[in-house]
Amino acid sequence: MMNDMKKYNFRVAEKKWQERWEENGAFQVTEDRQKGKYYCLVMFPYPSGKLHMGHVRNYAIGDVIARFYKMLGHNVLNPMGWDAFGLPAENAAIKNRIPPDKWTWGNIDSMREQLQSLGLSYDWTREVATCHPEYYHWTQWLFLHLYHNGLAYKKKQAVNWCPSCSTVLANEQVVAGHCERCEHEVIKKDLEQWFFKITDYADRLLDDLEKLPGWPEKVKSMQENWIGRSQGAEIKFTAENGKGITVFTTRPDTIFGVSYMVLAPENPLVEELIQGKAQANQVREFVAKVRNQSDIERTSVEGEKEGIFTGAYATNPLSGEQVPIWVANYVLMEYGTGAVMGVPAHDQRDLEFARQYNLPVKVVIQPIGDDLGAATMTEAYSEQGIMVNSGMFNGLDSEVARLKISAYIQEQGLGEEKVNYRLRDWLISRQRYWGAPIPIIYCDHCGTVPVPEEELPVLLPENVAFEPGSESPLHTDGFLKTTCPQCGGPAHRETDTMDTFVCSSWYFLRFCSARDKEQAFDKESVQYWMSVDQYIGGVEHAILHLMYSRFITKVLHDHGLVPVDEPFTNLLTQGMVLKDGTKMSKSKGNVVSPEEIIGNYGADTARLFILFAAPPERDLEWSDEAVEGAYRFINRVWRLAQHLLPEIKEAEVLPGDSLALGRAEKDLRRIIHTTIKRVSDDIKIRFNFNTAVSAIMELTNALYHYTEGADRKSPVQNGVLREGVTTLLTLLAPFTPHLAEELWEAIGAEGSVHDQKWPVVDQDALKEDEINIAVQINGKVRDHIQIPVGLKGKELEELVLAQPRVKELLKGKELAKVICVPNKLVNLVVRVHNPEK
RNA sequence: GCGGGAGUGGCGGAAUUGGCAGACGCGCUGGAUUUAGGAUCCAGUGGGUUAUACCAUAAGGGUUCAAAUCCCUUCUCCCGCACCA
Repeated sequence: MMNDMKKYNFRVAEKKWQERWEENGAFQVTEDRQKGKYYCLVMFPYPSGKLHMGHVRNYAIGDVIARFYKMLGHNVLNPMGWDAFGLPAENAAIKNRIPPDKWTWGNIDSMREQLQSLGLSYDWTREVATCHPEYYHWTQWLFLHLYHNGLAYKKKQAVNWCPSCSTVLANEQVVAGHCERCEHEVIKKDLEQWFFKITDYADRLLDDLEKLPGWPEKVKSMQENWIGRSQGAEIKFTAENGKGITVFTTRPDTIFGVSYMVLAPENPLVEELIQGKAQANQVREFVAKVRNQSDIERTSVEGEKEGIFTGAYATNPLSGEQVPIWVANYVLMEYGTGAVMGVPAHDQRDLEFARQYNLPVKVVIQPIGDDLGAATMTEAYSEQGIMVNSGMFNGLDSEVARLKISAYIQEQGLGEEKVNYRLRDWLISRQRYWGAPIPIIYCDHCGTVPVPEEELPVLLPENVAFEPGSESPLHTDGFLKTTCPQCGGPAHRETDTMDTFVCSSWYFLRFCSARDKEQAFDKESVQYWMSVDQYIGGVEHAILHLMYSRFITKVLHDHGLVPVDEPFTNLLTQGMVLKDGTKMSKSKGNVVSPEEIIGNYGADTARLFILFAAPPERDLEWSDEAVEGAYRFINRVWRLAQHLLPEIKEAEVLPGDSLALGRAEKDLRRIIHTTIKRVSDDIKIRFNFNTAVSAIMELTNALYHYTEGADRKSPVQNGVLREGVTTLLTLLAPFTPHLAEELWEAIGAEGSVHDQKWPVVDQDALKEDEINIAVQINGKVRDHIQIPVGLKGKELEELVLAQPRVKELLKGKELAKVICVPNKLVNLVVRVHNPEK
């Protein structure tokens, strides 16, 4: 019947509609206050020059959401830009002798073209690139804003240095001791660097996670983990030379169990304590050895704790006991105070250390109904219990004792309650060229001077020379030498640039007024568009980008510049695209190129496959066969529409309730409207695009079945068919925009399918007179019967019991109970009739 | 170790509030059409049986008229953090 038709020419159609949408400015938006806004944002890409399947998935998901909300009548902002600074451009410059800016802009052009070939509904008039002076001007402004508010500072400390990238890295960019970008081992270097004071916001970044019910639990718990808040107390011990040694502990209730103290090897107190001690030189050797170890060596080997006795002792401020002071590799200088009290009975690490070096173990908390043996225990007891060996606190519950001891310490001036965080300040300077220059000037006379706002942007010099292994080209006189804005004397510029994560921590604000030349963002526009209603991206940014963006948003909010204090209301983290069970990568040779797929099957097929193959949060296994399946479906829809053209072109959709519809028409209308409901809910409530697509496929199948057999030519029948086809096309529009638009035109419908209102469910059409329910006996399905909808209680029970098959099965059995679930099933609970013996 | 998530046909995956397990698609089988192949359309497809029965949601136990779904025990896999005191 439909085998003599030509195929859908996706190449012609996709090109035609992409051009037409662009000509019409179909996706440009303004702040239309008459309409409700919807800000849909997909994490902007680094312009590597080549789109990969992960991008396709990312942007296809975003596009469905954007198009869907537009059809629902929202004013949708769906912008795109480029996270365009970064090291690859410099590496390419060295390798190919192309300046970083030229290389980057070339990549942007080719990637934009690839994105456009996917038919994405972006408002390209708002495109931004972080490497454009009109963008980094405002990144520099942001830096100054933080600087003037005391949130940007320069400090010398041991920082992460990647020898391969020749730059420092933030803690967040070091993964298990290796560079996040190039995987080279990271070493520690003492350097003076710029930091953003994100730790000031630690509590709010943590607490406000509760305000984000639209974020995945996983991401929230990762951030919680990363911030690592721990409540405890700082307690001052006194060394024999009179010096105080302050420790941080979360368990002040165990203080009577301290049997030794440990200092971090980097702790400056070590040198003071070993003065004149016999073991001084051995301790120095040990410290030198540990300091030479990389972080990985020092932390990776589990259980291998090493330490050395300093020869000095300290006094426990509560018990008055003298305990030995050790130095050990398991104590970190960067956390807490760089000193720890050793309580082996109640801390696993301390117990391991104590056993290794034969240090005493003293139990001060007994579990209820148990008796710990200090000499024999191999597992520290870190739970709560009853206080023992703890002087005036004996007999108390340890939780009560924790509070009492904290209060006591505070009263006596021995210490104070304290909260510590794992989170460190954000190190933002990079010793690289291709980034936003930090707008700071150093004057011999005036010191550190910020570049005045009116002198921004501090431009990157162009046409710079790149040599392998050389230092940043910003060290040349042309850039370096300047005059002091305060005294006019000779001065030099800061040569470090900013971490690219600074650029991406505010781009969602720039999109609100992307072409603004006067300011970073227009307050009114931000007021209208923010926050982002739906943010979409990979889970690899769970901590880095997402936490930095939250931080910057909170800072700007506090200063009255942004109305919201959280940037992203809802977050969707999409899974990876896999092939043969692993991530696609060049080295594994399992890369499928989007260009090739789009070339062979079209953008609609690529989009449909990727949305149908798995729910968005889960990893997706690439399948060439399933791509064929998506392609087949698209042609199946096209053939259906072509076949029905003569009937439906002139047909009119009649109002549903006024029709004298036949059985088949009623059934079809019910399917049409349940499909609308299913697709709407799947997109809106659950983001399950895979089940949305499957519902659309079922509707397509139903339309095929309806057209089968006898000719249907009456106006009523054609009206229902037209309703079916137009509904199918509008539901398809967010998923396969070109196909939907092409067929929309073909059936002679008005305007663009993308300007249509999302179809509304006709509740009457959903109604059924009769329904098929299951009859169970003892929970097993034994029969199906057709009953009038809504039948329940006694009537239903009688009807079921009258069924011949049911009668048969109940013979010789006693009916104990009947469970009726209206419109679902009836369960007959029976006992085998067993006469008394 | 701590935290998060997952385990369902040959495969990707459905099952929304405890109510007919396996929607939809891939693959496979059969039929129609075709000189033939491909494409297309229709039908079938968890295991088992001639057909019932029966067995099936990682494994085992429990609650319930009824469990993939709730509770307990165990196993496996993925992701994040990991000597943070």
